[in-house]
Amino acid sequence: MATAQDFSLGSVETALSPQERFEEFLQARGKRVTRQRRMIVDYVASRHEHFDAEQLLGDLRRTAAGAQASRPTVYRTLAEMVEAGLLKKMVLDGRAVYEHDYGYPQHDHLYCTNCRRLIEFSSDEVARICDAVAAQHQFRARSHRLIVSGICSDCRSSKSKSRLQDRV
Amino acid sequence: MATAQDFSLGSVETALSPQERFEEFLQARGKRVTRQRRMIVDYVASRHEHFDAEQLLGDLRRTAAGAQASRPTVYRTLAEMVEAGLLKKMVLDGRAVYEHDYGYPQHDHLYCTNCRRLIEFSSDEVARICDAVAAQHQFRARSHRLIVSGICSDCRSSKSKSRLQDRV
DNA sequence: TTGTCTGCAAACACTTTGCACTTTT
DNA sequence: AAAAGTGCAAAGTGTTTGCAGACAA
Repeated sequence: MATAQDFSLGSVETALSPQERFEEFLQARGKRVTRQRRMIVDYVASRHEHFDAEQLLGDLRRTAAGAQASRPTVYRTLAEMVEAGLLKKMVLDGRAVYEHDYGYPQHDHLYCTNCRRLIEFSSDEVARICDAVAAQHQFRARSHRLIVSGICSDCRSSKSKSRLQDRV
Repeated sequence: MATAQDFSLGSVETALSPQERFEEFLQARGKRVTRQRRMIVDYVASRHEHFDAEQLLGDLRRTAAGAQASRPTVYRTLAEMVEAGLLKKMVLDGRAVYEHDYGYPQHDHLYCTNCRRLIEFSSDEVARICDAVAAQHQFRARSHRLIVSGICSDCRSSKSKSRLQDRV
């Protein structure tokens, strides 16, 4: 989603905490700051790894015993956070995986098809190539995604090919 | 469409037709050359655009009136063709999209989020970057996928934003 | 004949939706 | 009080699977 453009743009970026930014987004949309939304943003902001909806749901339930959120609410809120520009969504092996996108530098990923780990890397060459190619095709590039699949160093040493080997 | 360029590739590659190659694959695996598998490979080989399972299923039904294949068979055969190296699979908007991978040069894509068209491009710089990054991380790269999302020139001119605007 | 394949229907995983009730504003 | 949000259960997608009958080798 390329919505959520700039409340801030060029520089500011991290003037607001993710929580604040999300509240601003909600207010601007006439949406409400509920217990569930707050809890979800707080939790997501506290962790830094990639995660999927089911993981988040489980984590929330494990955390504050009584204070969870339902599956639909988790999905709905994640979609809002993507709209708000807090999270970036990508699809791997058929499920959506989220990562922080607020105040984080642009980057791409190495994806281990054995353990499903995502390793980040950044290369501005990639962006440069994307721009060049887009220009050649009169294409208005909005974003790009580069994923290099293979086997990570951990999985290479420990031959624990315990997981499914190939997928795209 | 930038599809369908040359069967002619680097060197050998296309010693066998896709059909022959598939038969070889099947035989090597003790699998059988059935009417359905033959029909599917033939049809796929005859077209050059990207397609998904449902499209293929529909096309087959439209073609030879009586001689179709069931949905499960189509899915099973597509998976085999990927294994056989005839097709490459990628996932867009939640559904699997296939493209030729036999005798075709490596390439990446521009993806129009408006009309869902895929435009191919190639850049060996991309491969170079992937290799470099993989090396840096002691990662064994097996493949990569670069998709630049945005709006294609056609959709830019005709403001027919009739389709869903954003997705990842 | 033998063992693989096919098609059907049912199962799947992940995600979304309709709706009555609850909560924020 | 009004409007939006929540959770539940149910419905959707796209894809896969168990199995009995059909078919290639």
